[in-house]
Amino acid sequence: MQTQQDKDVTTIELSRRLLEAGLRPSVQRLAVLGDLCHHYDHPTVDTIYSRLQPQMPTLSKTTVYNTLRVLCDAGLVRSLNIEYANQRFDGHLEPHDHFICTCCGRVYDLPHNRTADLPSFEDLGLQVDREEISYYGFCRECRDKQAR
Amino acid sequence: MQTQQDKDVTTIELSRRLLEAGLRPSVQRLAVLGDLCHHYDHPTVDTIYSRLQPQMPTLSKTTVYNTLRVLCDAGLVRSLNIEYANQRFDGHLEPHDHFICTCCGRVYDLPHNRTADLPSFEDLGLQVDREEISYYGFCRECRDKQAR
DNA sequence: TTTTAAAGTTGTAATGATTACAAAATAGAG
DNA sequence: CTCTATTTTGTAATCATTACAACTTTAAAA
Repeated sequence: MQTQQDKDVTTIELSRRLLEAGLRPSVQRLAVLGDLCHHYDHPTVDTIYSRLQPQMPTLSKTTVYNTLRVLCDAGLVRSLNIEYANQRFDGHLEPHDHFICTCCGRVYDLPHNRTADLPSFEDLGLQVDREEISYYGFCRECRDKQAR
Repeated sequence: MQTQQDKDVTTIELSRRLLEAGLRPSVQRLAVLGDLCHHYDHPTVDTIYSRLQPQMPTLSKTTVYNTLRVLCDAGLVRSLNIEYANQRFDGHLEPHDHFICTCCGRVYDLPHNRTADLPSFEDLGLQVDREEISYYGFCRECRDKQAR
């Protein structure tokens, strides 16, 4: 999942993406979107805020919330629903699945696997826009820790 | 998904399930577990509380929270992570997937579809216990409403 | 370049879900 | 019946999120 492009994405490129989505590339939006593109840890609002705040002392947490909503609505970012955790965000849009460690809460990216034999949604009157696949279990670190 | 057994499950049977899980079959636990077995609406804590409270005037919302945690831990119930919504619960344990209407928030059950070509989790050091597949889109009612 | 209006940001206060905690009630073991 | 562990209850605290109104910035018009 982790592509060289995403990690090395420039401000120019981020700016282009925002403009293309009809959003003014403000310093704050560039910072939040940049943070999500440069990290692969599916951060919470708090994590993003904590990472950005030192460089932007006037940044408000409300802005982080607002910006994330705007970015989600624009499709530049997606939000994840993870059991027993607050909302998390992902700035990497190539289709991929997630593995969530139920022990430490870390989220790992996995290559996307389409489901076999999709149910006939149309028969049920359901229009599917998006499929989300998540796996839950223990990551290596947590297994090792438990073994001791 | 909706099986006759689940809908018609008796108190005796619920009691048996609780005991088997090592839990005392208290009135409250029977009520919460029963509510989840008798409904297919993936209710929130509030919904469960509102349905039970009239018949059990002394019921506390804290008890509903506590009981749901206990039931989840015991594997008698599962909790769902649904975007832009608070925690929801499902008392039907046969493997199945979910369709979430992004318009009205309703949750529909779908037959379970295993993913094709599972990634080699072992290579990644990940021990998978559970797979969760959710589809997001518009349900028929919301599509009809929008069409007008 | 100045003016102006819209867009964006900020901080504070409110909300709402969830949890902590301690007291009261209950149930099973002896 | 008594005792002790378990369960329930209500209140208060916490934590994430949203509402809102004031302030700032931006871009475009004059």
